[in-house]
Amino acid sequence: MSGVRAQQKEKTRRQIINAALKQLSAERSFSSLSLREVAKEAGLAPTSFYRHFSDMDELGLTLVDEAGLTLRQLMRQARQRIAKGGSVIQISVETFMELIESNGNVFRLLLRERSGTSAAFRAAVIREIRYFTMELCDYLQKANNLDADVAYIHAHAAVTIVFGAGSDALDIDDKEEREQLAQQTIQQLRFIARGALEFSDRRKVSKKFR
Amino acid sequence: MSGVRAQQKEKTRRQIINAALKQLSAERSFSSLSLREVAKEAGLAPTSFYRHFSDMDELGLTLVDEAGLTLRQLMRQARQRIAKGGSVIQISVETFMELIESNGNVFRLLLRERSGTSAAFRAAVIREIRYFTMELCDYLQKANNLDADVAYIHAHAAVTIVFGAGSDALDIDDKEEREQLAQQTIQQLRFIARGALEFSDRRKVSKKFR
DNA sequence: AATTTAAGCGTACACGTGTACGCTGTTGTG
DNA sequence: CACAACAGCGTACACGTGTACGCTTAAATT
Repeated sequence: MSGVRAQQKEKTRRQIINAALKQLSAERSFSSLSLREVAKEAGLAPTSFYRHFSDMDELGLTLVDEAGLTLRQLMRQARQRIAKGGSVIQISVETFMELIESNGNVFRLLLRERSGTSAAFRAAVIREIRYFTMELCDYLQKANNLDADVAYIHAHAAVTIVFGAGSDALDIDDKEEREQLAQQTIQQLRFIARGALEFSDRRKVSKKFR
Repeated sequence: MSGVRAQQKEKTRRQIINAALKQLSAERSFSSLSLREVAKEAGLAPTSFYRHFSDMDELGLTLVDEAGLTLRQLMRQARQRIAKGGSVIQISVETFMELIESNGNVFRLLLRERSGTSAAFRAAVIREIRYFTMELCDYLQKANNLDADVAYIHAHAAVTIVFGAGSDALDIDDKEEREQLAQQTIQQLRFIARGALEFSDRRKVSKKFR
């Protein structure tokens, strides 16, 4: 049970995954990939693909999971930076923009499959984004002392804005424009934070006088 | 030049467009449509398709244009309702949600092609959304007396939130849940409006004392 | 009335697709 | 050591695809 066999299997499994990721681009979506293409890129005979995934769908779901993992790693990274001091919003946006730049195709996968044709894919992406939102929600609730529901609405809005900005960023090559987009996004997040805080405070006052 | 000929041509052109729209659904994206399928649905021989569009791409761009038109009609409709009184935000969200319910597939087309694999499609969708944003920007600037750039950032954020909510709404069947989403969206737009107003005011004060 | 234009059809072709099937060689197990 | 398990390969098949080509038929033009 040393696993020389299982080890090999895991290795070519990763080759398949990497082959798929490699073929993703602005011009190539996952759904446009064929089993044969992926197998070829992985250096496999088409039929050998089935030894690892029963379907392209199964591979796709695996990719979405990986993408979600990348997203969570990003968040941890952002939290570390924030702990060292600095504006929470600014650091978060910067970190996110770096993800777009370094892992654009992974982010593209999430964006595309969120509105894709497979219900399973959509559900998987939505789940990943929900994790993302919930963690932010917790943070906001503790940091800003917000009502639970205000915090959730705030978090949801912030995530929507950031993902929207990410989507825009994918179509921008110019570095200056990207920076401008980042600044705009930061400002939008500040609007939301400000608005949420005010609504939350107002509600507390009305509670006080109840 | 009476146009019996041109009239017929226009008619079957519409048949093609309608055939394509009819095949769009949650499970079927435009890019997954084949020329042959569309032609069949339109009651045409595959090769006759070429008499009207050189490409599936050309048909796709036409559809995006149509979708943009639908969007603009929606805005006019919303403005009419607003003129009759009521909360601007609430009426806008309600109107938008009605679009999702009645024209879900058209909206899906826009959402999908915005992050699709064709640069031309992406550009077309982004252009339509820009129109949408700009009109809102004008409105906000006049109605709330905002700075030009604050108004733009506000408008952009609002559109992002509304489109994001539309995207979420597409995956919700339950009417109650949909209503809840609408309320949440309204609240998010209020956060943004409140935040923008405050930032704008603050800036005016600093101008005053300059 | 004669001629040109053009929408629509049917046939035909080459190509890429998913996958069923049986085989080979290596690893793990009794 | 014998045997089972199994990753990987090659062949083969049916199917759907885009589109080139030539034809028909009805409208438009001359």
